[in-house]
Amino acid sequence: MSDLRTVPTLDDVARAAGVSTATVSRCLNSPERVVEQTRKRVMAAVEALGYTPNFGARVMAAKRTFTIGAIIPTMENAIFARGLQAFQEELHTRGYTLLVASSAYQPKIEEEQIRSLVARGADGLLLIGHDRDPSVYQYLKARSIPVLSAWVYLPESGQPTVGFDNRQSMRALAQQVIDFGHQKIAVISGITKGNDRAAARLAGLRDALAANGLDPKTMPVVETPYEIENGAVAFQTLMCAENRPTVVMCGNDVLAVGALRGARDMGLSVPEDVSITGFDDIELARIVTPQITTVHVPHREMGRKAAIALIDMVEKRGTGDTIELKSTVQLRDSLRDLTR
Amino acid sequence: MSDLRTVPTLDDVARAAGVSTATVSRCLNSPERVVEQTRKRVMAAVEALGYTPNFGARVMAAKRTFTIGAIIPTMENAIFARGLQAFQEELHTRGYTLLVASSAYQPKIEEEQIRSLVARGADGLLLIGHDRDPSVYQYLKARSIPVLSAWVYLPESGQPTVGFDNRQSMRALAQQVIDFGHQKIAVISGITKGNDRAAARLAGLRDALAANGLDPKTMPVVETPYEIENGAVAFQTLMCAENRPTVVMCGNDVLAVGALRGARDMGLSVPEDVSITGFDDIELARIVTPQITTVHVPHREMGRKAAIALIDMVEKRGTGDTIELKSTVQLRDSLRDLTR
DNA sequence: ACCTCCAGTGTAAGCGCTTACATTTGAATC
DNA sequence: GATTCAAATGTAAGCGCTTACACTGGAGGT
Repeated sequence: MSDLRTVPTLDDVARAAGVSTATVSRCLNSPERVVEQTRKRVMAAVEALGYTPNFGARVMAAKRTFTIGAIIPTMENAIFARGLQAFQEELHTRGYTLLVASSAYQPKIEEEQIRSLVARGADGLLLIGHDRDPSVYQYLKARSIPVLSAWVYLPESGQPTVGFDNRQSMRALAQQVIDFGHQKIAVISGITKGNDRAAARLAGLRDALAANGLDPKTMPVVETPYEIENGAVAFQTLMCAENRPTVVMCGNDVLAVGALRGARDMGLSVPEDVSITGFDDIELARIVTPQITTVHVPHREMGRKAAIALIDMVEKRGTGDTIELKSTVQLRDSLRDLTR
Repeated sequence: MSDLRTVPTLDDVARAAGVSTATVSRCLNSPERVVEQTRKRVMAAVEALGYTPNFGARVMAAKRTFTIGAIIPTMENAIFARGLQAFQEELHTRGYTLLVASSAYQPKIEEEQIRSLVARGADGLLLIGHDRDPSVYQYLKARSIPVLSAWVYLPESGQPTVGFDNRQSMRALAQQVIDFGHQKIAVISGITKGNDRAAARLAGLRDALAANGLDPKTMPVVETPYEIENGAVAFQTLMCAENRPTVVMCGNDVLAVGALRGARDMGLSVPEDVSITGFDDIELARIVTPQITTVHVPHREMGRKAAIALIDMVEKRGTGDTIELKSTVQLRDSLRDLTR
């Protein structure tokens, strides 16, 4: 029958085991420094009282929290889920805990979340992308909190990043599309403001056009938040314009799936009437009919490597590497080869 | 030029503003108790120093953290995403922060996460389902941490739950299936052990069969983790048995989408050759072709109500309501009406 | 027998904050 | 001008933990 009114503290355990608080603390944090017999006694008391260390107190007294914070733009679609899961798994095997918050793609909320996680003692932070107010990085630097930007590869930024080159990747896909004989390309992009991934992908698209003697300026572009519904709407907008495109390239798979639905709603068949491409290669891309041509991104590997790199930074084993992952064009049914 | 080597504390702010630490604290926590002029001076100092309260210290000194913890089985698929997003939004408008952890459907990890969140001072906890070791509830009770179980409605459990009746919901869907003339029903269920939602859904299925003079014992069932790939495999297993079912009912939409893919791979068309049903009505169900007949669950509403109920428990020390939400059968193309 | 040394343990000083209680201030009242 | 009293602010005691440092006793060296 334990006391229901109060939570046991280190003191209680110490008293119950007949040792000092220091010994109890050592049993918990560096067991090898306590002789077996004592340790057993202490552990028994811990067990008997159902003691759990108070995290706040621990953070205050020590410095480390073995907590990593991650802030992702959204939990609602699967873009970040897989990578984050891998990130979490790797952290877990290394004894760290992951705290996740989502910013709903809003810089203000993201800053709030950053402060919140830092205040909670996060040893390090994983952020998505790199495009944010410099004051954020200053703030983090002043507190010497290591930050790693993922989902992007920006060696020139001077900050550690783990990811792939969004611009090059999209350019490669666009090159493939052009090689297939497409000249009239329309684009459904994510909101580029405050989202360097979306911006880079759009830039890559323009690169490809320019490199092939096409005028990027004439390319129709709709920017819209990453949501299926928006993809459908944007698609219809683009297809209703004069001079219909032969292919609609989307900033990510979610938009592409939306475009696909837009096509279905308009009674257009893909890829016979119009081709559609995506980006990310989330599960969705292989589930829909037709399956979507997209850029495959090694999400799990990115998550794992991000975890390793960030822990290295936290534990001072490195200043933070910049790691590039390779993406690959994933050809599937939604893209038609017009040359055949 | 600020000192990069040390993080400003309440003391620093107090000194900079020429007041005591108590006044600074009051400015931050109950501004109305400080006269305007002083408050301005303090806030200016806070701004100038870039001060952020140390969360650990705050937790220790006060009791409240305005943090709610949630542990979900997985982040990898969308089942919980929407509800959780709504949960988070509602918390945010009420001044609470959400900390999310995932348990990978493993009770051991879930317990670990619970302890971790409690140690971090979570004022309340949201858990998915209700089926877990009693010691967990004891632990939480001993610390008077309110817990709310969501995604289930269990008035008889004596614990607050916010959700729908999984058993009844599935039974209703099965009734519809039977009314459409299906007699040979096969099932792809989630792992029922340690997952009361999956178990209840399966039970609801059996209820419906029994109520219609069908023998639940002869119903083929495959249990498999909630993943698309598994759905495909399970589907093929079921369809290769003798006495093919006319309908494969799945424990959730993810499995149903997998089954759909399984059918495609086998060259079967849905619903002509075989019908498929899901559960949850996540976005996925409407994206695939054919769209999946499923049970619609008001995820966002559930999330919102869960937030409100949990905060009530935290603030009012009330015992917590049990709230039932209504699910509805959502007929779509993947289910064939054999009577016509 | 004496000294060293060290593994094992205890003592106690904070970590940065909130808040009960004490003190000061100044406007209002007599 | 003296008195009263509420509002504004200050003082200081913890919250539960880690860890530098102090202490103890026994093994090993001389």
